[in-house]
Amino acid sequence: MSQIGTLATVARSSSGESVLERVVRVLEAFTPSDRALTVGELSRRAGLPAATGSRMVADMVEHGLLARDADRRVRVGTRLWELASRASPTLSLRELAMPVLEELHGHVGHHVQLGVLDGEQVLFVERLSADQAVINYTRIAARLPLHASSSGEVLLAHAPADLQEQVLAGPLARFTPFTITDPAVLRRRLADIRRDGFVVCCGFLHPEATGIAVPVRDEHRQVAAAVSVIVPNDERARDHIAPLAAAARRIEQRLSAP
Amino acid sequence: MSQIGTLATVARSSSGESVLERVVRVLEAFTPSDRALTVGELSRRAGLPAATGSRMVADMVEHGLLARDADRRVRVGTRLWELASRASPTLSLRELAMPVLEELHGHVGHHVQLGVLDGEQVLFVERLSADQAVINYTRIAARLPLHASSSGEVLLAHAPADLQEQVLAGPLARFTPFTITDPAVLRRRLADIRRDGFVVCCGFLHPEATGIAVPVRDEHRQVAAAVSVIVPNDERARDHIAPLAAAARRIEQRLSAP
DNA sequence: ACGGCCTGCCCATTGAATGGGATCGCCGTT
DNA sequence: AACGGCGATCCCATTCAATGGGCAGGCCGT
Repeated sequence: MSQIGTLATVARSSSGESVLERVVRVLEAFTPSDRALTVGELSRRAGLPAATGSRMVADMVEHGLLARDADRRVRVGTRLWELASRASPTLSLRELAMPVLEELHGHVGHHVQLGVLDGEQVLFVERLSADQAVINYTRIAARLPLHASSSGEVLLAHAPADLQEQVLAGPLARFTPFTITDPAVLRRRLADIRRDGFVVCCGFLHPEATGIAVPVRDEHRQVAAAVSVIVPNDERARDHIAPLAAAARRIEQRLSAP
Repeated sequence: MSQIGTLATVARSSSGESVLERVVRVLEAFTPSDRALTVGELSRRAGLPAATGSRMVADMVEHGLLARDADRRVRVGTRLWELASRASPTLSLRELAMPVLEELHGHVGHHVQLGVLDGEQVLFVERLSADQAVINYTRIAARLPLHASSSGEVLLAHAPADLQEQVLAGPLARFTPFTITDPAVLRRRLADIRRDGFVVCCGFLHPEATGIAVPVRDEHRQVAAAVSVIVPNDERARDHIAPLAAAARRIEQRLSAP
């Protein structure tokens, strides 16, 4: 009697997950260091059966969300970026801010970043880097925690009260000996930021880097983004506050203009 | 006898379309001029029944692909951009090229663009604009036809043979009296580009704008992108070729370096 | 108060998506 | 050359997630 392959009807079909969930998981499987993946590796990372992964990749390639390399490996497609960028309010903010950021960058000669609040993190939408400057630990489309980055603190200071409480309540991860992990201290800093209109974060994320950030307000005076500069610790942070504030004001003008 | 609502079992469920198709159509419904849409309008544009549209929007919002405005209208979410940008090979090219583009931009003082080949069009991944310069008719994430833009001609000249034939065969849309619509002329220009390493397009898209473009090659000497400058017609185009070529070479160095 | 419009929920219905297994092709090793 | 391992795709019976009319509640301008 043939036993193998006849062991009752095994559970087939259905996954208990929406297609969207899986599409997002597939996209999340790619990272800056793993930009090209085989279908197998991709399926593994996304937690999908090989057959399902294969089919999903084929579909996503057909719709331009993924692209196949010459060596059959898979990458994220440019069409996805196009769809995401074309009508994104955040990206149009970026585009408006660009000329100002360029000028600021030419002036200060260090990393210049534009970040927005997304969930419980800062998401950097633009970054003009200075080759010779302090270590690079952010990229475009990278995220940083709100309590340990200058942009993050600025955005948190002007965020809805419930988000502030949530962050203050949750554990505050430590990155260096200087990272602020005491909620009470953070709360005081946030009040200071609202009063002063800027913040200086010395070695919170990386012991040798200082971040300085100011808020950018939209036409309704709501804080929509933060501009920041990353400088080595030995540089006088105070000198950069005025140019930063001036840049923020120029971006605000361009936001209101058209 | 109640007639209404009893007229036999109406066809329900199923659409004959994959979820992905619809997700893409929803995203396509947004344009730079319509960045926020009501659920109703969105459903209409994407060709979806109201109920289905409502549910899809809810799902997509939950996964961060869309975001809801304060006034209940819908926008594209930043998370989508993040997923698209984080691991995109094209975007990392952009990031590498940025410092060079910045410098070039400061030097020439006109629109500077970085475009890649995508399907049968150029897709612009970066654009540094000059406020006072000629009319803006491209944006980031915008597309232009291959035969009528300087970047397009450069990319087409180095594209696979079958794509070249396809474009040469298809109708060549006319935008100005100067647009090249004769396949034979275009074919000759492509050969010239391969020989010269640059192209000048005078008034092909807009009667008063001239585009100048050069190719950027990756580590395998394959053309991966095109850098272009847009100048007013009365400016001497020739003067910009050398700086452009120099910029392209510097980008190529940075592509091969790490 | 009324009509138009937008929105989201309900729920019977069903076809699109599923995943185990078989197949095919490509390596490097025996 | 034959083998074994691996990765990718195909096949197809199975089934549940997605579907879309209908309906009700909310909002606005008239």
